[in-house]
Amino acid sequence: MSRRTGVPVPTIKYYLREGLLSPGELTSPNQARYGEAHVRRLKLIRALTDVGKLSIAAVGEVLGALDEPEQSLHHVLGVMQRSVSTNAAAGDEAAHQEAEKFLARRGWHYHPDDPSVRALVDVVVKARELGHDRFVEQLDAYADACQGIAEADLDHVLRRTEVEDVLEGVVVGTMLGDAAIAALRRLAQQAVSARRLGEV
Amino acid sequence: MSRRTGVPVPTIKYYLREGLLSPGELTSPNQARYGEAHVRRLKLIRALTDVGKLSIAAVGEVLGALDEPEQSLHHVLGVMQRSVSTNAAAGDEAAHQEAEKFLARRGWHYHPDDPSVRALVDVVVKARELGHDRFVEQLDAYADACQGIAEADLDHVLRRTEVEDVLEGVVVGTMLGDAAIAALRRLAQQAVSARRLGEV
DNA sequence: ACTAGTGGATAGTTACGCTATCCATGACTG
DNA sequence: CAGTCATGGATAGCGTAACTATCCACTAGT
Repeated sequence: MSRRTGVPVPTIKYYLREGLLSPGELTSPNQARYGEAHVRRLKLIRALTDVGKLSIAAVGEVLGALDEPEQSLHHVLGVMQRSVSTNAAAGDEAAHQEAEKFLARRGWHYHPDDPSVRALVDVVVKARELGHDRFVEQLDAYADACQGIAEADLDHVLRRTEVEDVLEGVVVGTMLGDAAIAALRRLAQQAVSARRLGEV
Repeated sequence: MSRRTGVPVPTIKYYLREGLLSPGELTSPNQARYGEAHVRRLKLIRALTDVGKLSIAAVGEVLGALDEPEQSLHHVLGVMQRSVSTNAAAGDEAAHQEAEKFLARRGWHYHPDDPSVRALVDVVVKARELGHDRFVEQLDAYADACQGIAEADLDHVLRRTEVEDVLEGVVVGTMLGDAAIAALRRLAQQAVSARRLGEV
């Protein structure tokens, strides 16, 4: 398995210890068999840590959600959100309300404890702290763009038919999507600024 | 300064040692004066580490770019991109070409060593490794959305008039923007899935 | 038969981001 | 103006996270 994925053997052992990988079936006391599923899972772990920068513990939670019997899209998404976001500062009531007003205006239903809502509020708070009050004016444009992204995401997810695939697709799509969007944003910035300013 | 920002004194000393903060002007051998600029800088450091998850070393590079005399937007952006992205795996020639073909089709000029290009290629490589080949079909939708985001970003940046503000605005906008977009994406996903599937 | 490799357990390592302690000195408090 | 407290500066220490190394008994392949 190490040879097939490039992950060092001691690292695989470590993941086994941490419960990220289930032990293979023992054919004898010191010999186990690992199949395609294990290899796939191992690659997923590396993707989550490398691209998504999730901690080992966070990866464990996400994988745990994937393996739970009551496989609900909602549940897996929730765990993902919690894993990705850093639970952050309270404070700045004004920014808080500003963020909620924004969500209400959009008509996006929200639960104040939703990790994504909290993440958004944190960003607004930080922006104000930094004296970049006008940053929030960007949010409408960002939200418009994210609407389009979300439509594409849903299209993508719903194309899959098997439940397991859907859930893994959500996890992979969330992580890789965030990374891809960040990269594309910078490339688009370069393209737009080149067009507008004639810069290189 | 510690009292005004909530950052513990030893931490501030640590940042001073690491060169993230310039020493205040000494009024006497053991008494220094720190002004508004220092406080602002300190808040920026915390924002970059907390929201942007940059390492202390990466923050140092970004701040260094901000402070350089030849203040070019391009330069600061480049440093930001390098700081944000993890320099990652080579390999998978097919994915590499697929990503470049994508960029060419978009008409976005690119330099293969651009960190953002490399980040994008990495994502495509990872997607293929994970067996999610259809993930790349999403990229067009993402790129469309990012076009809109980039237009808004440029509008925002160009509204500022003073050079220093522009550069700090770019840094802040990049970090906070990425975080905001990720959060909005999840909220949009919830809204879209609620509309389409009637889920909660 | 024998070398290389395995599962399992335990201990050690490295990097990072702080924290703690010490010192001599200066600033505010009564 | 004595006494407490905080400061700049330097050095050393701590806690966590993610591995990595070593050991052991054993076994698969040659």
